[in-house]
Amino acid sequence: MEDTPARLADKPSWLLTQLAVHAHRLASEGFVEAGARGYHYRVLAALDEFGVASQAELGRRCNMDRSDVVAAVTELEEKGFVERTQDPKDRRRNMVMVTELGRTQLCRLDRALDQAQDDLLGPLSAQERQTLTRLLGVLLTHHQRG
Amino acid sequence: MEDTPARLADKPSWLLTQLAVHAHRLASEGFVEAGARGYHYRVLAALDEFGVASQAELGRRCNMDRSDVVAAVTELEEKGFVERTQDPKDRRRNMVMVTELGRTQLCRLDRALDQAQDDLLGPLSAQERQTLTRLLGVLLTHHQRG
DNA sequence: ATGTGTATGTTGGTGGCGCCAACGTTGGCG
DNA sequence: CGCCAACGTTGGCGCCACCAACATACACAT
Repeated sequence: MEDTPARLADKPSWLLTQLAVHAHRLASEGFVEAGARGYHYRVLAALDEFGVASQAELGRRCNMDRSDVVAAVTELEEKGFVERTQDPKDRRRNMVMVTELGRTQLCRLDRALDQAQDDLLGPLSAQERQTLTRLLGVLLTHHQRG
Repeated sequence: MEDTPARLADKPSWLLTQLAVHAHRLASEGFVEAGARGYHYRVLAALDEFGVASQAELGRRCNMDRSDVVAAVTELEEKGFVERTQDPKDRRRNMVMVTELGRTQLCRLDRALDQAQDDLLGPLSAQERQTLTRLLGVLLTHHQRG
């Protein structure tokens, strides 16, 4: 493999985005086997943790655009992983609810994702993993406000 | 902002990919003002550092698919930032060369990118920045072989 | 020299993710 | 009542990563 330009190789944003590619690939490998993708996992995870939610709520929790939530929920609904019913209290909203089948799927995706984390952080010690996670967390929360 | 699911929030791959979104956004903001995008910067940086190169070489250096190199070089050529000539020693190859105008553009992009790094790492101390960069580097080089 | 395999450039297409504009419906509030 | 805001939905866009197929041209063994 030829050397990559130093201008890139030492820039945090380069390291970050390139490593994110690997992270996405590792996670995706497990997801595709289950016929899913990242958006599906996010929605299922949010529903499992917080219960019934409107699509707008899901979008805010999962950092997804409203329009993308529509597609994801529709796909999940077609596979029987969620149910979508109109909220009687507010006829603008849909109440999205995870099904038993959906929870099963979520477990499956969880296992794949845990495996991906291990693969991703392979060469790091437990200490280093914790440090990395902490630093990334600091930066992410910082950038989610400004 | 509603809470994001814990399943996501504490997963390194989530932190990584979400932060990469911010990194990409910060970099892009500067790039679009110059009428460029990431692929253009990569190619220009490689040409500036290693001189004339074939497109396949550029692809390997910059982690880009051959077909994407074609598009990027074509766009850079249209703007006068690179020149593409056939290699007389190997008529399969194109020799891609950065122009003076291209170097100017590269400098402009460099400034934008440096600004993006600062914005990205804002809340971190110099020490922490170095630690983060090191850990990311370890992981990236690890995943570029397996 | 001939054939086989491989590298290169090119075209065209796919998918995930993030994002935006517009529209109709519905609720909330002055 | 009228205005504004929120919601779901449709349709579209851009960037990035990736793949398959093809024609050309080189490299090498036989």
